[in-house]
Amino acid sequence: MKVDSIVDRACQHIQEWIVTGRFKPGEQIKEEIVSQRLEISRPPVREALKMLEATGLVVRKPRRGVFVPLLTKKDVWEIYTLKAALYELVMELALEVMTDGQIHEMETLVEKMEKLVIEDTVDILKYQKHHKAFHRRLMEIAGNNRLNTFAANLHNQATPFSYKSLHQKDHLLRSVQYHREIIEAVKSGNRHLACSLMKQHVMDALLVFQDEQGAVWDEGLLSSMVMEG
Amino acid sequence: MKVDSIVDRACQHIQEWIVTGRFKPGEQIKEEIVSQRLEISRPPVREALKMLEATGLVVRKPRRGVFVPLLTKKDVWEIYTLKAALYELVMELALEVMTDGQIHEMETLVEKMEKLVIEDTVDILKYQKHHKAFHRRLMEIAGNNRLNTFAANLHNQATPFSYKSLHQKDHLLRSVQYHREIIEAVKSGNRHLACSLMKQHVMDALLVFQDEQGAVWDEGLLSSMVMEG
DNA sequence: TTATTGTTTATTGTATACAATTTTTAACGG
DNA sequence: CCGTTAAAAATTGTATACAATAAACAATAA
Repeated sequence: MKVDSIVDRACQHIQEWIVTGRFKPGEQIKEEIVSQRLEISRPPVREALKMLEATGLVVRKPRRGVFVPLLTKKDVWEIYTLKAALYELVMELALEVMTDGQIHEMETLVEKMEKLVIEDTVDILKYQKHHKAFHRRLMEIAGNNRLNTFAANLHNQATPFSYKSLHQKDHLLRSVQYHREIIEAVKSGNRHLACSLMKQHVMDALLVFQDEQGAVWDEGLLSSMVMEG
Repeated sequence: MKVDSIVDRACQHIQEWIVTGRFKPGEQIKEEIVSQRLEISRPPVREALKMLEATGLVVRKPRRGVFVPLLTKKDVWEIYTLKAALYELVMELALEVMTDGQIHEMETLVEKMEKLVIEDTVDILKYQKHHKAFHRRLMEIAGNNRLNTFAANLHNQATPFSYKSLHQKDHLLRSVQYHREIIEAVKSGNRHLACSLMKQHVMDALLVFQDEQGAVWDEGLLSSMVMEG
């Protein structure tokens, strides 16, 4: 998304507010509020919301307004199933053009992740930084822009929900192990395994999510965020 | 896309005009023109175009207007690569929940396709009808709405270009053969083969497209539609 | 004759204003 | 005291109006 026009900037701001939780799932996003915050008029806000509506990051109830979606279990399943298939494709495409230098570059990222995780208190922000870099780099190598855009969309749709539950130590340990196994598979030329591991890595997040529903659910954290399908 | 508001109807109309070639690749879509044709004012047209922009069906040049994209070879590759992976996923998901009744239902569609193709002059519209029904039914069975929406997007993006080239007899013959092989693989429980065939079926369209570039290109039909990457 | 610059025109980008609908609240009746 | 209805407030949906920018064309000078 370009950063040029007022509409595009509004888009980015709203998107950030949703992903970071300033607008919470289920909450209404009133045009007036946004236009006041951004000190612009309503039309560009409307257009920005229309774009986000088209990508699925917000939903519109006719004559009611736009809302941050309340994802059902089925929604979460849809998102992660799709994301897994997409990331598998990224791996597949990347493997066809990857150079040894790029493989080494990515292993370095994995090593950074590993170093962070063995410490007592994991710096989640740093971990996330390297983790993101790993997948972004792979996307770049795969070289399919539409794939990249759509995967980012899906990621944003799920983020307000996975934000907390995905950053617990045991999940981080499994995450880093997946990336180690993936890079080993890549190095040994086992493409099929690498793709399969990548798919599992994404689906792992879904499992964590579903496992934690029972616990987090009752704590009232996600109870207002995820509804029964 | 719902058919409720003026914006949604504008969206559908513009989309149809692009897919059917009333707005040709490279052509500018002027807000004034659309609003006149639809007898509505400009704002809803703008919002509709913003939605189509978000889905990638039109591109916006800042301060210039919106245009039907001129796809490069790389664009076409991106679209079909993604579409193939998505359709493979559809097959995979559908196979997990498909009933014998549904399998029979789909084989009936394939038989209808077969009957049409053996005739001298193929009724392309009828063929397309059954072909669409086949894939739409599979999508329904797979049960992933986001997957469905996105696949439809990709289909629309490529349609203005594949419209002509994909409806030649030899391609139709290969198409119907693919569907026969797919349904046979499904019936025999060979899931992996079914998925693989589905993927190949989609990529086949890309091959046809690339093959025909040389020919159709010089006829000036697509010369203004597809640019060098 | 051609290139460059200035003016005009067309189109998008933004803001303001109004209409329609829905929700909420208050009042009235049971 | 609760339910129902009506009126008011708030919010979205649509239209009109104006500003800014870029493209096209014409005019002038080299």
